[in-house]
Amino acid sequence: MKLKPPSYLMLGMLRLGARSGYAIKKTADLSTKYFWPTSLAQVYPELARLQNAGLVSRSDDPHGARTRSAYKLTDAGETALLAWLRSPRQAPVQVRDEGLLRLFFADALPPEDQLALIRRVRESDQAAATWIRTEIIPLADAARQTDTRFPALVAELSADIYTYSAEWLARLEAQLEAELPEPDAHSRPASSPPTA
Amino acid sequence: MKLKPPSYLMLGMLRLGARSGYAIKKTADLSTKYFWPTSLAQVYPELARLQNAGLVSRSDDPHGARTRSAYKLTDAGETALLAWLRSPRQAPVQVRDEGLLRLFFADALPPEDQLALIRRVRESDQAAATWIRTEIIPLADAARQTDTRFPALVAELSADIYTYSAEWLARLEAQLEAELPEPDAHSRPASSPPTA
DNA sequence: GTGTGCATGTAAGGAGTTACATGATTGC
DNA sequence: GCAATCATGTAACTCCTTACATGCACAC
Repeated sequence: MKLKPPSYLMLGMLRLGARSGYAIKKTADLSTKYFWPTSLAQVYPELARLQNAGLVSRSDDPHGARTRSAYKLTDAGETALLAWLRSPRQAPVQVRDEGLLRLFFADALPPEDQLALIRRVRESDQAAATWIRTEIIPLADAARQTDTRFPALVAELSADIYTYSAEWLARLEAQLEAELPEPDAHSRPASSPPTA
Repeated sequence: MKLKPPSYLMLGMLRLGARSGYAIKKTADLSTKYFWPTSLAQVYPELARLQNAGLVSRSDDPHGARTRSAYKLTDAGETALLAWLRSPRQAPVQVRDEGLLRLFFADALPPEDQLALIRRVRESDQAAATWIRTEIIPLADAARQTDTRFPALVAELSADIYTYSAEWLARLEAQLEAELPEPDAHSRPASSPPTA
């Protein structure tokens, strides 16, 4: 059986303590989502495949009358995970960012609209950084007590990258604003402080 | 007809001067690939769809005995492109990065292997930055003479982000190296300078 | 008692890639 | 002459998402 990154995501999440498919998805949405998104419709069939390959074992773990399965790594699963972590092969990084795509074509816009677009992209970068810092990093930091620091490190790297990008765009914004002719009384009130 | 980001990629590339489907793909591989990858098998059907919707016009443009089509934006196509550039709606950014995924689970590895992994991720970030600076930015800079500066700006932003990420990882590497116990005579010759 | 969250799955469809198929042109 | 590039397209497939279907547990 051929294992792909989503397979290792399952294995890795189980190793970090997730037990059910639902828990894997929930944890992924609060951690790996920013560099490897996952949907529930991927999780369940993938766990079945891994069980079939002997990399995870499944046992009943009912919660009251509600059925639930508890998965855990087998020795073979742990071995496969470690082998992947050590493997140098890498699928090429893939990014799909509609904001950057718009920015790429922004020459078609008049200067004010260019500025508005840059501002929107910058704001969404800032929002992503803030979200990671408030929602994800606190959770990841809690795990640091158990010899598990890389989730927090990766989250910090991601947040710092978004912040860096936002700052870069803020500088660009300032440069383009400086190129604009003085705004007239119609588009901005004359009472605005000229240095604001 | 519903237009998605790939549709606007086509429209935008035509506006920047690409004429054939092949040229769009070639240009995209030297520019938008890093934030919106495209394959030829997407380009041709999409151009047909856009022609059908009246957003691009197609004309024969044979090169010797070899058939070739020249596409250009119609007025409706230009309008659609501008409307999209101004539109605030944004598909969520999507990233799939196997290196970061590995890093996320790196706690499972012994310290030396953690360092090796960080080093690999850092090196691939550096390679991406270098590639953009040597292969993409010079081309984009050439276009700056024709009132087309955003392609170069976006390429610079991308390269700077990769460089920032590589530097961040280099600092992490240094920190983890400082935690390692002194390497013994087996793993490093005793004649190595102790401060190296 | 009701809404939110927990929990597991399937079906259908969309988006995008690889591989295939074909052939002309150009630079070495 | 031969390889790389230009050029257009299709078919099959993979991967992933959305929507559907179902039902229990818990907190308010």
